[in-house]
Amino acid sequence: MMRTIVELQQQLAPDLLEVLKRRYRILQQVGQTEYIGRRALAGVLAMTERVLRAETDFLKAQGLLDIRQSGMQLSDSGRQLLDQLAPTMKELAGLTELEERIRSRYGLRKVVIVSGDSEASEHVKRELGRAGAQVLRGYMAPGDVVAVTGGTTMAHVAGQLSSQRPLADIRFVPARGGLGESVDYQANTIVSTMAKRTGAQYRLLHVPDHLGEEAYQSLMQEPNIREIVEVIRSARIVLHGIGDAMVMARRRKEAEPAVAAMRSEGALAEAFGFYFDRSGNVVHRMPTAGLRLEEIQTAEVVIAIAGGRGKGEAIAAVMRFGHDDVLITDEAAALEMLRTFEADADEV
Amino acid sequence: MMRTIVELQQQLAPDLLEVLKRRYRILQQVGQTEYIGRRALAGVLAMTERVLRAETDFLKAQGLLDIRQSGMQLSDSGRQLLDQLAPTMKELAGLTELEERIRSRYGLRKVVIVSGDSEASEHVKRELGRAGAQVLRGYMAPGDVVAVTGGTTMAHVAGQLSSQRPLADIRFVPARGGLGESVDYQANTIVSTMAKRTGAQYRLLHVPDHLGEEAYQSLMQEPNIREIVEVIRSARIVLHGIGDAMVMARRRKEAEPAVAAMRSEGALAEAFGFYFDRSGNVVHRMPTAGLRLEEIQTAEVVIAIAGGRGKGEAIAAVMRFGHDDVLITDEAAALEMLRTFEADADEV
DNA sequence: AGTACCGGGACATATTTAGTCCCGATTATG
DNA sequence: CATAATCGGGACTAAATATGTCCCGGTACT
Repeated sequence: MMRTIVELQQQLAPDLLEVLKRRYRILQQVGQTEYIGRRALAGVLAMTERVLRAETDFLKAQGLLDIRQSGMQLSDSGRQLLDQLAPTMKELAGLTELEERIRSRYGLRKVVIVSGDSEASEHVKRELGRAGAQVLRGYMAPGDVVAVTGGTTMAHVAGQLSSQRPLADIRFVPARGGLGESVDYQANTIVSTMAKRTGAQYRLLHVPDHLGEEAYQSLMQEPNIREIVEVIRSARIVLHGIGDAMVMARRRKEAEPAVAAMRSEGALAEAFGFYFDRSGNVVHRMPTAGLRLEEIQTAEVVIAIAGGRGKGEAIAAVMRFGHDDVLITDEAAALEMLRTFEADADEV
Repeated sequence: MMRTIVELQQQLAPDLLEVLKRRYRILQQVGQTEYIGRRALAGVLAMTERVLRAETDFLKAQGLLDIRQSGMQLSDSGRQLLDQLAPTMKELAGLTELEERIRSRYGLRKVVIVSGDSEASEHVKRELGRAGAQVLRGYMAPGDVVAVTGGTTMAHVAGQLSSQRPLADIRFVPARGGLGESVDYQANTIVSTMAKRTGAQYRLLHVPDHLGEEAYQSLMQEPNIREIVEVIRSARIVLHGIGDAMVMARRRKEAEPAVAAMRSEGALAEAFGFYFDRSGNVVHRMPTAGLRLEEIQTAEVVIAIAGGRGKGEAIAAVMRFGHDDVLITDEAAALEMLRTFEADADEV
């Protein structure tokens, strides 16, 4: 498989691509306007004045921008560069467009798409994690409680999360108890990794995820359990993965009748312990000593992160549930989501 | 003319390419070694430990490098990336190789080559200026006197030179007096621009460059002239352009007999007021109230900067003169220099 | 057992970046 | 012709980041 130069560069210098993208956006925007001023431009591009200024100073030094007292404009070589750069940048801009389409169709606040297919490439999975970590960092504010689920994707987020200054007033908590999985991918483990990497606080929930009603009730009588559960339920930010319903059911060792019932009800996706059909209806739930639907609905920022072509449909299902604010996914899954959307539209 | 992606990127983000290059160099070096430690690697690559560490940490996070207690090694995907990147990087590495060839053949301390032909493209000219400014910054030390000649190339260097912190204890001086040229390209103008852009001191030499012996002698009796000339002659760093002999002679309005004499002597190149034949012998000089040959020979750092295919031969001639330490040029001129070198080798 | 080199921790300091406000000049507008 | 809005660029502080340097415990080879 031949990878494009952009993908190669994304591996060797992902943050540099962001710079490239930003400068390109500036050139593009300036190109669309006759004369535009720094502050006006900063407004359009949603940058602060100073950052934009650093870039325009640079672009001016490169001779790509003419800056005069009446505003700025592309120079001849700037316009020329913009044209020549277009095909290369389409790859990046293409994702931006894809992001916007997914965003508006599923009514989300924000969508971030990394290029590639995380099923096919370990590197894309890491990229997904990086993007997730970056988004999460952007939303965290002092005093926040961040509830996090498990999974390999989330483990990647944890691995890419960092902070120079310790965020001592942020608490990470698991959204749910433990699954019978490798310890590396359990919510508890991930929570502790995230907290360590950012210098934040964390609380763990040492309770099996899969509980009968009775056991659940009696556990909830325990004061120390209650306390941490209350913290969890106060989460302002929820960061969760999305799984395939049947795979998750098996992993959770759901009873066979329940699995059969779910299947017949069209269970397709799983997220934070709930099972969804393709329309985003909850078809199965389990008593949990963690986040309930209420908290998902009331949490201020619900961030979903999942990728891989095979997960496209599942992601679409959960997005239709309608309580997510932000989605971080990969190109393959995003394209699959669009296809799903269009197929459904045709049916109607 | 279709430009390659590397060239496009060089316009939009030249410094980012340096980062790319650096990371590639690291991968390459690590790939050539079985296991290598951080400090050893820093030595080989001439980087400080900390900078290298930042990069290796990054490359590790990208999964391109395996770091263990016994040292570091390329990971599988690192090796793969290195292979896939090779053709793209050849463009940059090609210049590095070219630099080394020029460097060793002309016995220089350092050679920097920017890609392209500054005769053909304004952008390459600017790049040349940027490279020159960068090199100069690298050599400047507190207390230095920097002597600078005129010319359009040098004007570009001045335009790209900058310093965040004022370099108040550095003095810029013109290497010679004024030529009858546009004021923008005169040494005096350039000196003042450089000083302003770096917060340095400067002294000007208000004396015509083209002087008869008598006038020269009487001017040198002037105490204030003498003083600045002494400063000029104490320069530790000399930054000069290189011109075509005949073009410069005409610009300097040399007397016709002198021009004819020079021509018959094979004058090919001009630099800091001296004319050189193709072997680097001085075939003509003029009394100057500026740098003399002695100072060129004793100055600690003599930096030549000139580009353009048509100047290749002239640059080669001045390099053979043998008192330059550093050459900054462009790809077109460098290739021409190599051709010149080989043609001469054949003759012998 | 000793030595040399390994990665990683730590930390003071230098440098860069970012946010913000001000200013005089210029242009559009009434 | 006057006035308001907008322009680029200067200035300055606070915050973030990069850098040089040394130390440490572990490991591998001698």
